Amino acid sequence: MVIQRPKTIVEQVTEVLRLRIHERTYPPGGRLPSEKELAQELGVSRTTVRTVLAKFATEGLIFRKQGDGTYVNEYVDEVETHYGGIWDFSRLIEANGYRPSIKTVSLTSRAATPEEERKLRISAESPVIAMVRVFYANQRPVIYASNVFPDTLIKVNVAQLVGNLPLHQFMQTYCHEQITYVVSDIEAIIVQETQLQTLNAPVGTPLLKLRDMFYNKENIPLILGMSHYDFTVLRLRRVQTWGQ
Amino acid sequence: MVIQRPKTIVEQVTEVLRLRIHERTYPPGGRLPSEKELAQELGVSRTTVRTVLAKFATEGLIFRKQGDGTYVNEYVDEVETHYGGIWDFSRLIEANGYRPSIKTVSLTSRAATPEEERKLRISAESPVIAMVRVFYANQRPVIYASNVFPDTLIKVNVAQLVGNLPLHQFMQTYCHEQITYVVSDIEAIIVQETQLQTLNAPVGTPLLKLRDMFYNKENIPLILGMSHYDFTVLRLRRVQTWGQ
DNA sequence: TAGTGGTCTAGACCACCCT
DNA sequence: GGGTGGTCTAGACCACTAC
Repeated sequence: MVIQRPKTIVEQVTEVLRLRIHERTYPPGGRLPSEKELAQELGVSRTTVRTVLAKFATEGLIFRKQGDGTYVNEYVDEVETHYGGIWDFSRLIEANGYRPSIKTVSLTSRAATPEEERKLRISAESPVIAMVRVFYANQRPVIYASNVFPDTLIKVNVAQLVGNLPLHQFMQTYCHEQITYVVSDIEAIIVQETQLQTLNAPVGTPLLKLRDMFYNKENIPLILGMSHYDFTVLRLRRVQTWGQ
Repeated sequence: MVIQRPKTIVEQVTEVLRLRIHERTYPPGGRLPSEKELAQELGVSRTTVRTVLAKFATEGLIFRKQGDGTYVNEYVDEVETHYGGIWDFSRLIEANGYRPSIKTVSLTSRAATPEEERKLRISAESPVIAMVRVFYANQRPVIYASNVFPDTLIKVNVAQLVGNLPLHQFMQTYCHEQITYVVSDIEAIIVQETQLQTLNAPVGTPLLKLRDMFYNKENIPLILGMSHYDFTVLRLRRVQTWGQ
């Protein structure tokens, strides 16, 4: 049971304009109609239009020139790779131009390790659900992902759990929890013999390693995540804007 | 000659509130005054206050609960590590709790390589300035950074260039250019013998590698960057918020 | 029910770019 | 001078939470 909210005006405008940019109605390097025109055409206030455009600007999707106009980034395709964030792996794989698929390696209940107890702020030896999955890009394994979360969050029968959902959807469906923010530490590792199987990468290959903490709106730690990431196939890209 | 603009109201409110959070006037986990109260106290509109709070919320600095209030993130210290972004290395080192220093290894003019020509969109064999620097955290080398940019950008005598400025300040001072966004690809490498000296890391150690493209407001590529990053000392952390 | 944050509007004024 | 984006305001109405 996923809660449905009616879409806000800002969300609707976001969708419309993102589509127009994506489908070249406003071509790369081209100019958008003025904020005033967009507001009139869509029947919303200029402020609402500006909210959406500001978001696009921080994504690097558009450029705004005072006294001139708003332009689509010439290199939209480059920038769009960044969509969905690095923790929604399916969307990331899609954004890189591949067809994503997920294989659930294991999904079991076990006692928490001391580190897990501390980071998830749960009591000693509480049961946790441990989920290990491998993400494929066009059949090729590219991400190994391990996620651990407190058993108490689960609102359904454990046997019903299926690992082929994106994490935020997984949490919504089975735990009625909404992931609102994620803190990720990025590291590098070298493939050891013991990990040989996971990504079909030869021993000695460097991989990216992400350590994630997922929180809900109340700042409660939901999930502890760890993943290995083959950057030779997927780009781990970060777009940052300066000033505002 | 750095252009000075008067600070906007939003910028001033941002400074005031960030300071109050940082200095525990509003303690971690504590509640901020309501938006209305803040607006009245600071003599600005509620909209302005909301602009600032929205920015803090995306940084994970605060939490906003509808019908309840706005709370400082209990783990502010964790989140503040993220400040300044991964491309302002001095600020990053500071945010990790170390004293930053910079050593300029070389700063020379030379012909561009084919890759540099393509990425910087300059004509064949145009001269470029190549700057190699090492960043230290409390005397310990932690980042090796190489930056290349077209010779034509430089507005001063090349002999005057000094490499101990943060990149955006460097570009402002010597090129009168403003970096507005950066696209970084994150990869992993293994220290080879030829790189042995740079970060005092033994051969075989995994390091993070960042490939950056810096752009100005007009979407002109300014700088091509490449850096090696010792994540055992500095955390490369990413905070991401979902929805809005 | 009172107070909070969430959404949206209409409009003022400014800085800037173009011609 | 006319049009564009940048900044800021005052206020309406809604959704939600705590009491």
